[in-house]
Amino acid sequence: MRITAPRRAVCEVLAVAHDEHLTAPELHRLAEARAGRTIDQSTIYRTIDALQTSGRLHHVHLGHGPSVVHLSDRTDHHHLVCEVCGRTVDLPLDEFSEVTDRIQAEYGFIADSVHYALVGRCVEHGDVPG
Amino acid sequence: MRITAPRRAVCEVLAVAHDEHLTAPELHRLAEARAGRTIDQSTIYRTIDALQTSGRLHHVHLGHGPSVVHLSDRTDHHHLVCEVCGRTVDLPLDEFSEVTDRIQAEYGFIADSVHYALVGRCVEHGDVPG
DNA sequence: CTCGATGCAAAGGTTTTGCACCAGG
DNA sequence: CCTGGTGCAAAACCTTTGCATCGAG
Repeated sequence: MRITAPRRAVCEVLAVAHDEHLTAPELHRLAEARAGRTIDQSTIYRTIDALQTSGRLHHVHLGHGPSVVHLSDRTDHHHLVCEVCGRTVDLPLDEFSEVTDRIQAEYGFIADSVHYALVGRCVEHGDVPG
Repeated sequence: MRITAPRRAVCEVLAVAHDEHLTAPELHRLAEARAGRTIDQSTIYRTIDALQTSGRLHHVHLGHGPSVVHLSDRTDHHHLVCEVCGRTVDLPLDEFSEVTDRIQAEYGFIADSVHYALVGRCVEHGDVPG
């Protein structure tokens, strides 16, 4: 895998923002800002793809909007995303394993619960109808 | 709510395919076939919206692709969707309520687990890596 | 007749792709 | 060098919207 300016910028952004879950367009903007030059969007998507293929990056579907990515060393949690404010709460794996284990036993279905967020409403927006 | 040809076709398709979870483009094609005429895509989306507002229809996010809709009398289940073959398995509500209840108790987060599918791999594709 | 629904066209936002050129190893 | 990465442009895809027209009630 060749080291190029766009890729370096993408990786630096990912390293710095390791707590954030970034969408591809966000990553695009930040990478351009860090590189001090324009980077084509297709390069961003191809870089994300390459990093995912080599296992360094994961993407998570948060429900509505576009998917987000984060480095693979931070996949030890589930995501709860509030559909009202968009805030994401991380959730330890074992909160979920009980159900996913049972679902696997009963249905043979292996839930990829790290890859897909649990959507709902957070404490502040729980009383909002609809 | 006025009864028009496009709306009648959409409702008939939904009634006939009550077991299926249809995407908007699928619903569009089927409604046109049933009506024997063209229907604009915007009419499909506006009809879906109207049916949802009046509570007759629900939509579910299946992870990757576009969201799917089904009649509201069939919302008493969760969805497990296989990311390999795309097949959807229905799951009784109580298989999940245990976790969602605990998550609500501990985090105050009300999971909208009916609205969003649990993605993973079904029995036939459980051994596929990646 | 009146207001709501429709068709048409266009745009929005995310993601993918074809192709020629450039540069990292 | 030579392969793979890049930029550019365009398109695919799903969805939304503005506006004039049509038709259900």
